[in-house]
Formats: sequence, structure tokens, C-alpha cells
Amino acid sequence: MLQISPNARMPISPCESQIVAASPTGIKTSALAPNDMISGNSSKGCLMDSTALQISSPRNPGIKRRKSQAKKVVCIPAPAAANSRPSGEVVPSDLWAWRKYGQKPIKGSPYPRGYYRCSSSKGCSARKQVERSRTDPNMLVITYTSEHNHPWPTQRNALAGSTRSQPSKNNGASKNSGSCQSTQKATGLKEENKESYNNDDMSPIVGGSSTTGASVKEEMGNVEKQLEMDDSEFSEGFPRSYKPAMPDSNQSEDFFADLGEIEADPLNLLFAQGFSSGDHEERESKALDPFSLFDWTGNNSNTSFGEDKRGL
DNA sequence: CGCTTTTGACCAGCGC
DNA sequence: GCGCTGGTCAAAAGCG
Ligand SMILES: [Zn+2]
Repeated sequence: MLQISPNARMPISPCESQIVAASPTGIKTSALAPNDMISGNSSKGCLMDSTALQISSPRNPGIKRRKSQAKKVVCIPAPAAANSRPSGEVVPSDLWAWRKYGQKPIKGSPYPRGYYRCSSSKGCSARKQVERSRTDPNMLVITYTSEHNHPWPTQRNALAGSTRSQPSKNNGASKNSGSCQSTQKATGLKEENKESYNNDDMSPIVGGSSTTGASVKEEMGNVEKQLEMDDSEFSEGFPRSYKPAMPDSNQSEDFFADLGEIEADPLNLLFAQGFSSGDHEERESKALDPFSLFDWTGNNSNTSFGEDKRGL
């Protein structure tokens, strides 16, 4: 599945320099406002993270991490433009299993935003929001919220699961609309090719920039409150000490939760691998090994990013 | 049979 | 108080 730049699209070099000086005042490093000024260019992935937001789960008001919600905004070049080639967009999300639980059009963006949740563990509160960059239709902005409380290997058996035919939608002719989209094995990440998603008054700038033309257009409203970030507690280190052997242990969960947020930034990994544009429906050759990943991760986080949460 | 995706409805929060 | 927006849940349907 993960092919390295199938379309002459060099292995994008993700600016994984998320450690941008998190100035508690004005970090306009474009680390937020995904639907606004993200992705200055459109050929490289940008990974910025750390965005403290004191938001308590709507459903569970009151229960919030001792720390603010850590958000990671990752901009990556979409494998396929929203109108480029209907081959099912598959983004090298992470190696985690995500289950889509919602999708809604976002004001200020012609593209909808998908809400994903970790399907690995029940207690895992890791969430992911995927939306196409407004300025760069070929750019996907993935916002990670919360962290996983379980080791990676939780990929479990994600077989089955499709449903690309709208249940109650006109065209009862049962067209071949969803001819054969294939089913992402590891629940990678896919996105439908929504054509013009006319929203309110914004013109569907679809197909604007195809690869690098990126004509960052202006924004309209809602770009005011954006300097409310003040967090510098990154937790990149992942307890590589863990081995794939704790599907869903409460203790582990608590444990993790306690140390706040840890993550192995699988993105890096995926970045390292390169991106792939949905080409075939039969991409299941996981070229990634949990072990490799782990090793990679551990090594990286432990060596490059340094670890603060070593207090386990 | 289990799991996933899809879509609408529901709810809370915020602004005015 | 109303309207808007964002986020989540729930039900239905399909696939392996
Ligand atoms: Zn998880």
C-alpha cells in the first residue's frame, strides 16, 4: 500500500519540526486554525503539534486531563486531489486503526471534516480529525487529539467493514457507484472524492492548486482567536519498553493517562516511508513492521526528541 | 458474526 | 433567547 511517490511526487519531506518554539504568546507558526492558514505550500507535509486547549469532553464535562488537550496538527500532501483521480484516497494515516464516527462540513472550508476514533482499544480516547486544506485541496490536515493508551500492535483484525453505498439515498437503481473501492485493511485513511462542496458563499476552489500552485487565498472571518495557545509540554517519547501485549488493560490505560500524553508519532514513520497515492485497491502489503516502527520510534523519540516522561 | 462506514439527529458552547 | 457551529452518538447497511 504505501508506495513511495507513485506519481513523481517526491517523498515529501514533512517538516516534522513540530518543536517550533512554543511561545506562550504568539505562536503563529501556523500550528492551528487548520481551516485557515495552513499549508503554505503544498508539497510537503508539515507536522506541528502541541496545541493546548482546555476543552473538556462535551459529553463528559468535568473530566479532563490534568493537562490541556494536546493537539497535533499534521499537514500532509493528499495522495490524490479531491478531483484528481478517483482512486480512493488513501493517506498514510498512522498505523493505528481508526474508525470513522462522523463527518461534517466545516464552515470556512469547502471540504468536510472526518472524525475518526481509535478502534483499537475501547478505552482509547485517541481521536483524529481529517480535513482537506482549503487552500490546498491536495493537502490533508490531520488533527490528532488525545493519545493512545495502548501500544501500537493493537491493529487487531480489522477485516470487514465497508459500506460505501448510501443506505437511504436516491438512485435506487443501485448504480455501480461504489464499484469496487476496496477496503483499507489497516483502516489507513480514506476520503471520498467530493466534488464541489459548495457551502455558503465560498466558491469551491476545487482543483485550484494541483500540486504546488498553492494559491493561498484570503480568509474570511474567524481568524481572530488564535493566539490562545500556550503549551510546551510535548510528550514525544513512547515507552518502547512496552511490547505488543496489552490489548486493553485498564492499568495500562490509567498508567498512560497518568503520564499525560505520549505518542510515537507514527507519522514520522509514515513520512519516512513516503506517501502513496491511492492507485490500486489491493494495497495491503504492509511494509511496516510493528517492531521496526517501534524501534524506529523508540530510537527517534529517544534520541532526537529526547524524553521527558522518562519517569515511568 | 464482527466490524466498518455513512448519514441524520442530538447536544453543548459561544456569540450576539 | 436564538442561531450558528462543532463534535459525538446512534441506526442501518455491507463486506469478509
Ligand atoms: Zn488507540
